[in-house]
Amino acid sequence: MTPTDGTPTSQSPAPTPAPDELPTTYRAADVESALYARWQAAGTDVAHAERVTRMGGGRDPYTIVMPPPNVTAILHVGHGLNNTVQDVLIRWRRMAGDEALWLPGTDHAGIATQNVVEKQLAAEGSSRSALGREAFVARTAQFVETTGGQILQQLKSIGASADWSRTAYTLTEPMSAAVTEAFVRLFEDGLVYRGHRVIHWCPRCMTSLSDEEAEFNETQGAMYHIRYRLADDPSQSITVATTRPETLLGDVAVAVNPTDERYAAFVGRQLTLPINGVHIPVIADDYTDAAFGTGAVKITPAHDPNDFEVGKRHALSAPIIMDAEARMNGMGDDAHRVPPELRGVDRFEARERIVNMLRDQGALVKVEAHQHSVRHCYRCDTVVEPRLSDQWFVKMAPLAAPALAAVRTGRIRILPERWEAVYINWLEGIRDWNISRQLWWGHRVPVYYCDSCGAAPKASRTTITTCPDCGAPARQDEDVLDTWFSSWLWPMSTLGWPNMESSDLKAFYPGDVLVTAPEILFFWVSRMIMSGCYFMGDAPYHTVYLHGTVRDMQHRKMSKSLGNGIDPMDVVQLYGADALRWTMVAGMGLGVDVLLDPTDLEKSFAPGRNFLTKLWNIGRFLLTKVGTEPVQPLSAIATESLTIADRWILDRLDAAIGEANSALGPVRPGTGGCWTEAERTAGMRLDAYADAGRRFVWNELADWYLETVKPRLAAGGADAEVARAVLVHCFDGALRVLQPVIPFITETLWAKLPAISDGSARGTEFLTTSAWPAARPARAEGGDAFELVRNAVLGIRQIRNEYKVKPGKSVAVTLLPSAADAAPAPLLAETIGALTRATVTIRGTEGSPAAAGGASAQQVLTGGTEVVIALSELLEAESAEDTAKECARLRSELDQTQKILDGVRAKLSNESFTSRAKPEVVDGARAQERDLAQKVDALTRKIEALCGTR
RNA sequence: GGGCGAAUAGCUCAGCUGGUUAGAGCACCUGUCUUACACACAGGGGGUCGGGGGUUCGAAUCCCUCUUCGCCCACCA
Repeated sequence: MTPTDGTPTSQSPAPTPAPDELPTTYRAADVESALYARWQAAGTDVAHAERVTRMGGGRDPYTIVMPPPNVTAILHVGHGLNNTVQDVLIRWRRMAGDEALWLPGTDHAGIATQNVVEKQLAAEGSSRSALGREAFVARTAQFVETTGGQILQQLKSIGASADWSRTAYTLTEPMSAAVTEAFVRLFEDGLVYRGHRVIHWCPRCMTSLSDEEAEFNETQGAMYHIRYRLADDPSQSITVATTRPETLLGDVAVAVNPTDERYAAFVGRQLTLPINGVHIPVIADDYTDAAFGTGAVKITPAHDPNDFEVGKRHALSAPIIMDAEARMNGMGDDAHRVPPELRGVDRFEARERIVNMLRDQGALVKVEAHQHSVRHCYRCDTVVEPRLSDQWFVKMAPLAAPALAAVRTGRIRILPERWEAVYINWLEGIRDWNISRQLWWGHRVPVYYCDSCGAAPKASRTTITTCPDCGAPARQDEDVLDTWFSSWLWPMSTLGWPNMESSDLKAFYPGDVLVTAPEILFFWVSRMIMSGCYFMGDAPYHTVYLHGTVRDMQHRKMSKSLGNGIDPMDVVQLYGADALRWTMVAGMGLGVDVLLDPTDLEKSFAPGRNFLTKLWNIGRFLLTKVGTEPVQPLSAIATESLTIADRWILDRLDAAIGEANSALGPVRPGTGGCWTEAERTAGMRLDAYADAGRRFVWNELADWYLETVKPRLAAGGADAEVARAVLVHCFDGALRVLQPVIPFITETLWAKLPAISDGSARGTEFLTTSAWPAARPARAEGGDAFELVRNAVLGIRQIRNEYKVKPGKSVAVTLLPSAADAAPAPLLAETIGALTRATVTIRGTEGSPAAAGGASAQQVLTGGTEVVIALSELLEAESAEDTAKECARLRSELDQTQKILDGVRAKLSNESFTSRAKPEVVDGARAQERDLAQKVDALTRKIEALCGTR
């Protein structure tokens, strides 16, 4: 954690605020945990299956299953981002009237957890083998029991509104039953099989890995060229090239391309392996690329997947020359292949020694630098060793087909869209999935063997202790299943599958959105889709939302080892959960990385903290000015009594609601259950949604409406009542829109809003369970006139600033509106004046600039309205210098304006443009021409007045 | 080696099917403690939209090409 100097929010001891008195800055710590507890007590986050339409209820279901974090994990910002996105969606839909279920849980994380416990044991001078299987599993379960699930508590402190009553864990009884059911069913369907082949083996974790778990790393290695001499004529030889010379002890052949004339004479003859002297044949196989390396490949079937295939084609043996810990060791009949001095030597040590031995024997032709990809264990980063063994595999092609179709037909969309291509590409070339692991922590493979009668292995839903064929004791498979084999069932198993009568399953499957990071698209996302299609006959969700990664300022992924992480709990403590949530959501484009500076939390989370303080102060102002007396419902206020400002802000609120809705987008695909092309990429712009709320509350409500309403409230009377009603309505709407991102502060402020006088109240006790706002059915016309006020105020401020008029000084302003219908002039003038410390006179269009009298500063606003202020008002003592400067400025402005005008006129006189461009574009250009012409005119007159004609 | 994506203000990014003077946040500069907020308010500067070519009346937007980054996949020993 980075100390930040003087952060009042967290460091000053909170003085207990008098009741009804709000401190000037929002103190998250004062409200968040207590409020969360109140939500929990009220059960605001619990979903009810019977309320869902699929169960005869009245609400659409909206389901998100949480990507289960590792049970022993500690919350990091990545989790924070992931869960905040889900929480925003869930809270939005909950307010919108859906039966929203966010299903949380944790994953037993086979390898990861086992590694942690093994490390503990090592520190105690023990090991898993010393402990034995049963004790080790008990110990690990104990470890999970005491330290696990912490992360779920942490999620609560960032405001996650998951349904904790349904919290799941992959190693519980029901989840295990689901795993067994899935395995057995696939087994019965012929989609699970036992395979004897070369797989990725982690010699540190002592288990096999799937293709996805063995990650590529570009590594600078070496290519060793080694000479193998002919057995019957040592003067002749073939040179092979390899990156792993130690494997030569297991070579059974050298392969050359059948068309390679260089080696044609060698095919069929025997070579002598250096070091162990074993004789191996030269074979011809298409696998060898004559153009690569030396054009001759050593074949080591037991230690290379390709070589294994070549070996099978040529009926060659597959001697194993390394043990499970990747030490050199020959097995059984092949023991002689590893010379005594190399036995038990680690593979990398052996590599060096063998290279030296080859050099001594003159068999090492050359060593060249070679950059290549080496696979590493995704859990411990150890270099993976290809190893021949028996493993359980899932046949993937039949599962992949419906999963491909789901995306192709639009049943599922993946956002950002570009990942769809990646998904399709992977599924099209999918390979079988190795699901067995030589670990102890996980779901045991539900397959049983009989050693006495030799019956075929049986997969069983229930434990088999005696062989059904001969009655001898049966033996269960020692291996456990890949962690991801339980994860891929998660969207179903957490809802009660395989019990098809489970009300949760019926009500909430299929779900809606999966929110996760692109890294686990293959590990998890696509497999869930496959299992959903296979076991449930339908995909588990319609939208896959892949968010970016949280990175530091050098764009490095935050990681423990780099020490560049941010602890979300620190942020919560300093600025509150809302600030954390806001900063992440507002700073996050679709699929775009979030950049945060771990060395400066103050700077990183300023956007969130600043916005919260602003919102808090808007609330303070509003609540103190409006008071606690009930306000009239908006519906009770006659349209005529609404001022232009009222009409305008009500329009703006409706617009903000509309923008939030379209940013969040279509909730689910329309009829037919498939996304249309237009819908497919729409919505899920959480940053745009947050921005719509921020803009309304800050740039419209606070910056403009609040300022205009001050005098009205002070004046009291009927108009003040109108203002109060509008104010409360708008703030209420803003809080509703913002609740999903910043639930704590909005709930706190909302609770303090005055009641509605007709007793209609606001529906619920909590904002979080209140209704998502809707635009008014009918708007009151005339709010647009407020744009004149805004433009005039901006114009006056600009002029005042240019002339450096002291903020306290008031000036006389003449306004010449372009449109004759310019609404109630006196009221507008008063409003403008109040906002700019000016005495404003509004003249009709007949008023001429000359009428403003003498030399003046003028500004033409959008729409053609002119703001005129006499120079005598602006210049304390008008100096020749000032005048000259102003003249120069005006002339250059005139030039520029004229240039733009010429351009627009040229465009307008071009028939191709007027006939082909869209009508509204042409109209826009015409309006622009009018405005520009007026501006040129005004500038010309101004220059005449101030600088004299030239 | 294959595939995909990106290049717009100092930084992070918006700019929809080509059409007003290319926007936002942060950063920067100037002024202001204006009785909700200095975690604020007001004003301002800053971009030949990666280079080159093409299509078009018109290109940040479409096409080609080059350059530079990033991501995913891949059994080249």
